[in-house]
Amino acid sequence: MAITTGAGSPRSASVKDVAATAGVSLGTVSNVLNRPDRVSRTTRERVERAMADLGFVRNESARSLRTGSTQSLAYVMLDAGNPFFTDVARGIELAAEAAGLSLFLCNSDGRSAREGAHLAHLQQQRVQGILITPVDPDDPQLDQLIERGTPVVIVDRTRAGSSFCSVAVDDVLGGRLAVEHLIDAGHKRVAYVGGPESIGQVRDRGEGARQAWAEAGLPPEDLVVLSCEAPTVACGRAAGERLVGLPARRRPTAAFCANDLLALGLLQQTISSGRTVPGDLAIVGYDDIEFAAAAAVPLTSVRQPRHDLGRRAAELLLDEVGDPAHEHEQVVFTPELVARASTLGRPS
Amino acid sequence: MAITTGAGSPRSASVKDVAATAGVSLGTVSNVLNRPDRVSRTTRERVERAMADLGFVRNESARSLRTGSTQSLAYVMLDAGNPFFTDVARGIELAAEAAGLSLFLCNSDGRSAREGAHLAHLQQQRVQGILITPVDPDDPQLDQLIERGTPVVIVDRTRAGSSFCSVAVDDVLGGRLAVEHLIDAGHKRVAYVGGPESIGQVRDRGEGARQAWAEAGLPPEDLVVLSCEAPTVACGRAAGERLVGLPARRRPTAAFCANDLLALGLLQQTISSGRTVPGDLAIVGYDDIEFAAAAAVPLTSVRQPRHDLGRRAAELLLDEVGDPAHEHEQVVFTPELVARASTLGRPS
DNA sequence: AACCTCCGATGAAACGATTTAGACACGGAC
DNA sequence: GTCCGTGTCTAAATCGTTTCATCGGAGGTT
Repeated sequence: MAITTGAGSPRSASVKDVAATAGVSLGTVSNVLNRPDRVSRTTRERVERAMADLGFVRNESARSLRTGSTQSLAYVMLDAGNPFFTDVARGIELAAEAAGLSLFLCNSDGRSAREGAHLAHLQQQRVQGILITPVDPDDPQLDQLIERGTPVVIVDRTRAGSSFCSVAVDDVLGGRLAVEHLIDAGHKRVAYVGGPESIGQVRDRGEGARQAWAEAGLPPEDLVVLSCEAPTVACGRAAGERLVGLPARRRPTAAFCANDLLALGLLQQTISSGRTVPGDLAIVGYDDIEFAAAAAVPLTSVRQPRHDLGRRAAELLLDEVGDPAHEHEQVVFTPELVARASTLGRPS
Repeated sequence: MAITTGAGSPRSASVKDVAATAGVSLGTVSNVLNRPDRVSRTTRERVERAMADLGFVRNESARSLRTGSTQSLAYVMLDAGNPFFTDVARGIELAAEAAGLSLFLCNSDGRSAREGAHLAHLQQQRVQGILITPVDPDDPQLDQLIERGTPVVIVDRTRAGSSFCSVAVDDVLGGRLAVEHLIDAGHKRVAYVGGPESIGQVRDRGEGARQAWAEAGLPPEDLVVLSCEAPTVACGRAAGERLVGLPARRRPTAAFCANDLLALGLLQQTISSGRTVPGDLAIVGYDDIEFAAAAAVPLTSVRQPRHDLGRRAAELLLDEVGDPAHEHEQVVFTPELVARASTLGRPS
């Protein structure tokens, strides 16, 4: 039952109310909350009874004002609609839960302005630390957070200087793996379907593709680059249409997409326009999200250790928060190609 | 630049530090922050200069302790890995952003314990209000939140009593639409692939399916119910294997799945085992997530207005927060069947 | 009986912002 | 010269919790 002040609206009970009801002092109530072993059993039970009767809910603002720190972490995601990032978030969540901290998820949706607003708000909230897959890892706002005392770990990107911890996957290698796989399968003309060059992941994967292509001694003009405005399913479909529009002798026989969303869009457009995969077009995606394996033509994709990525990032953050002798670390995981029917099968 | 205390570590600057640096009083700094028009231009600029020099970051804990309210909402999601819920979240986000509030996303992952921990923490944080897709809408913890003054809006579920606002979609109707569509196409034996009965959405959609089946005068035993332990892609695949295991004369010619994750799993299993969709098995999903249309055999699905669901829920919450004369409202949206190739096409 | 020790409980002082009542200076009007 | 209003700024109280120095009493030791 909530306390009512005069004829007014219910106001939540404070430690003071609890103390008065239980007939003890403020400090004792606080001890029951924070160091129960220092309070005798009878007093403790009396206080706990009072808390239950009054419906006492600890005020986290007051607590963190006094102690100077909160019990929460935050992960600022690049795109909450992409299952890859929600999987990373789940890895982070597990680590945070194990450490007894709660995790707030924020979605920047690829927009700098939203990202900035989230960061400012999190900083004001005094979260213990921030994990972020940034729109731009060189954004000075990130340095500013560090300077002002909020630890930051960069997820799925790296950064030249080393004033941050970061956890990433070798995207250049991932790009190479994908294209080498296609070259091995005998393809002589391949498309790279990327998003905007402003996205680091897209740049690196494309770079890896070019390296593999060059090392195989194939002519650069036979690696056709298609840029989309965003790495989404809809853009993948659009890319498929552009591919069909090419003259047959210039048309690639395989495509490597910068992520699985693009690949799934391309796959759908290809099949619904009457062509076959991989017969008319082999397709490699990136991220190996659950829907990749579940597609009707299961998608060959470059797998990243999504959970480990998140878990490791959270561990680094927790270490930075807890250990004064913390040293920044740049973890790079190795991606792995998962070959499935979209490049392997020989359709009837 | 952060203030350094003696030889110690940097501590973030407070209004007091800003006041001292600018040579004004505490109250003036606060006025610059909250009522800039009450401060003369020269003083204001001096204070702003000091804030920038010191790297002042307002302490939200102190602010909300004093004012008694925060600037945030929260949405507790049932499954962050299901694109349906991230789409709902996006709708909420837009409304929150428009109201100048920030939104925290929490993931209960279908587990009551996690949900409870999140709710307790949010209550302690004194968020303005909570949107939730609950594991169990009758959980007494939800009533307790209301009693203690935190407004709650239930999303994608309804509840018998009306002490809450809620925004839902008519799941019984959705189930009917799906099964009527299959009956119209001439199917005489249909499977309902649901998750555990503990999930309300699963129950309601199944109920709608049964109603439509009964009204068509078809024998109840020809509506085969398959229960999965969770509504996921993996379970959809497993359901597909169970379907194949049935004797041919009892095997359904169509399946209605409680959500698109199940449907995509079932679709994949069906095709990879050499059968065709919809030739050997027609499939209807539910939610119409983006991957449904993007599947290689585009999925017929029951569409819910995901964005509107989120947006409307947020609006109800904001009204409840802002308007003392607020009346609880139970909004029910109408679902819509989107017919695609998985039930329509006639494969070669 | 005097002394020491511990255990439990107390009360006051923070934490950093907001808010409110009032101080002060400066003109202008009578 | 007094009075008033206006525009700025100040000082102090306050939000709910934690923490720390302190205090009283029970029990044991000499």
